[in-house]
Amino acid sequence: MDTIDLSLVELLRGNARLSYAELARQVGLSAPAVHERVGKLESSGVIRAYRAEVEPEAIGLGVTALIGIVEDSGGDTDDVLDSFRQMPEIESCYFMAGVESFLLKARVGTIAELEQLIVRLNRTPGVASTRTGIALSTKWENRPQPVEPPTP
Amino acid sequence: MDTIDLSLVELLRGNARLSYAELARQVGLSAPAVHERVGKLESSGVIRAYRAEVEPEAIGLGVTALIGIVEDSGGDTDDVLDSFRQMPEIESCYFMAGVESFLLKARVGTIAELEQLIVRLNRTPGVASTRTGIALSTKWENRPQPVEPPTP
DNA sequence: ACTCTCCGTGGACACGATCGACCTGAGCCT
DNA sequence: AGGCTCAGGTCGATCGTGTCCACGGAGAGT
Repeated sequence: MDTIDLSLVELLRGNARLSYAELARQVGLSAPAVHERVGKLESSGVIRAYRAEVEPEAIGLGVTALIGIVEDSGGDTDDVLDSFRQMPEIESCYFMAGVESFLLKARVGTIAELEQLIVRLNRTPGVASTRTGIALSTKWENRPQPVEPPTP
Repeated sequence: MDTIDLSLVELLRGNARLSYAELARQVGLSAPAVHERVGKLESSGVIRAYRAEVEPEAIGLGVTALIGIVEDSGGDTDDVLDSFRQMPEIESCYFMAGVESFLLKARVGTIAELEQLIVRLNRTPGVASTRTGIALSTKWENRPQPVEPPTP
């Protein structure tokens, strides 16, 4: 993980569809060298996936909610997590410090669907209570921040 | 925005680096046709970007925080937003219903940096108070959910 | 029926991906 | 020092892909 790897990661975070040839030009290496480096970044887990970022409204997911979850004292955290994983509406799941063990980001099409989701969450074994906040608009999301090279 | 467009979006959400040729095979069109469709999806804003999803720890961003912001009654929301936009640590920004006008997701390297960020946020004109929750771990993030074709 | 437009196909050609062979420098053993 | 080994690079060749262009068919409007 040197400076060049960091540049590659940065470039791909900005535009995942850059060709190897273009990446090679940007970092001053040959295309095969870049190919190998990127391959290693992928298989070592530094690069987890390449995703197209889509306007949620365009695919019928106009409602965004952030939901805090308080766990039952008796519940098993892993079981709760598995239940959450089954619900495709839950796009992100953070395990938090504080009273609320989890914070979920969910996207659904309508408020009615959100209601159903919340009901399902409250019924989930291990969940004591939920607290839902509705996002009126997403100003931005997953903006890649510039990574500075490691201080030597 | 028909079924084929939807499939393309779905495929690219799963893997943004698929070649046009591969996409063409998957949806049963020719490569140029796919090329044109994807181009239109991009320029119409349905596809906003292609990003590599990176393990945050690997690029020195081990601390994730979710920060609720209460606005000053006198403040101008757009100015506050502009201030937030200047802070690269803030990866996502949602405008929320409720007492807290914004919910921010921030990533920094260390708790010390988080402290500095919170201080800066509290000093920002228009910000009345902040409430920070620390994510101990990210179970998953930005999982693409399957899109169902529009019910006819 | 004619024509316009939209959306697709097929062909052509330059460019990119990717493989194998070879090169180079660092570190280490003798 | 000399030479081994290995990691990680370049170069060249081959084949697949991106992308431009000319052409064709379906459907709507006149």
